[in-house]
Amino acid sequence: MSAQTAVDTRSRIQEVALRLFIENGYEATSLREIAEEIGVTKAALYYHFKSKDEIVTSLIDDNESRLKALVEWGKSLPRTPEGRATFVRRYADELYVGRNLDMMRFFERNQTALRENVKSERMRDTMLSLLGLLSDGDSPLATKLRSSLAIFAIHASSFVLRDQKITEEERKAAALEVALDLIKQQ
Amino acid sequence: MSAQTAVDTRSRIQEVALRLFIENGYEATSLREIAEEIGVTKAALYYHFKSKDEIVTSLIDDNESRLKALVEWGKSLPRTPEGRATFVRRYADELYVGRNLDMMRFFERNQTALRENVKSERMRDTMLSLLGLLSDGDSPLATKLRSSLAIFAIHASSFVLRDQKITEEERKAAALEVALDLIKQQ
DNA sequence: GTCTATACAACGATAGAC
DNA sequence: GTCTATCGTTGTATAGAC
Repeated sequence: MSAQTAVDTRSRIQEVALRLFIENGYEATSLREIAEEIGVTKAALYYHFKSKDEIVTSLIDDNESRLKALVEWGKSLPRTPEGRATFVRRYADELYVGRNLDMMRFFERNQTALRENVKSERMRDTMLSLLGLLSDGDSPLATKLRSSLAIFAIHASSFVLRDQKITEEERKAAALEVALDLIKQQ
Repeated sequence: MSAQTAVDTRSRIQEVALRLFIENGYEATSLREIAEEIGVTKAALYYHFKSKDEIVTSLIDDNESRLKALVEWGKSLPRTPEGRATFVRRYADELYVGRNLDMMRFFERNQTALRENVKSERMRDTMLSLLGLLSDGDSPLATKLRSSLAIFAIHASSFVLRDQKITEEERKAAALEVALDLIKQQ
């Protein structure tokens, strides 16, 4: 085995850190834990990231442009039930690409811990503008709530339906059905 | 001003701790912070609770019996759309009594951090059986997902609709409308 | 019932060798 | 690029006075 390249180790740190942040929470995950799992020392992490916070920031950076692009694309769609359905479908598809689903889980489970992280706040704003695309400003409150629940249905399906003996495809289909249905009711 | 009684201080610790756990997260909240806000020293907390974990446990204990009673009552209701609507209505009402809403927020935001807490796990199981009341075991996946979203709609309404200029009553009404609608679709 | 003082471990982070 | 060694700080928790 030859030594790992910098890009490999950097990516492994992100990967392991993200998983541990989801499993145990950001605060409860120490740099020692991350380092040990990778097989390096704590100090080695500091060659790749200048702080624990910067590991998070780097993860967000990798996802931010994608999410922003998705929102921009969403803005170009007609603000009709059909346009919104198109958006929700693509959102659900993209969620299963790369680290996207993990990033969403990370955010949902560490919102409070990341309150002080500037990038995290920006990502939260992006998500809010994404939710804003799914209903009109003058829609009834119930409609606004329903459209936000559509996105949450997609995120939460793996948690809520986790004890069921079903395939990923079935779960995804059910989530999309519920989400599209919530969007339709405006 | 006379000195506070034990029951007063104990209750104040719970109150302040719960608020800080919600605002900043369980791990990020130190006993020093809690103590300072109350106006005592860290050591004083240890007279009332034997560990940080026990503060959480005590909070859960105070809520557990109520939640279990709610589930028991729910089991006595007919497993029909009407029975479920009755349950959801009472759930929404009870949420605004005492510390119930805060406890739910606390749970949602600290699920991972509390993974090792036995009482917390029991409470999670109770919530899952509560969700189970709202759909039949052989219902389609989409139906199961929708019924869980009904409860979540009630919890999340204050977050999702938080930037709107509305009264608590309006928000509650919208949440209940969406929740009942989700329950109805089975 | 609350205090001061402190034990002890773990944390994030850095310096400097290799 | 990773190491050993260590710094300063903060964390939970305890002992013992009042």
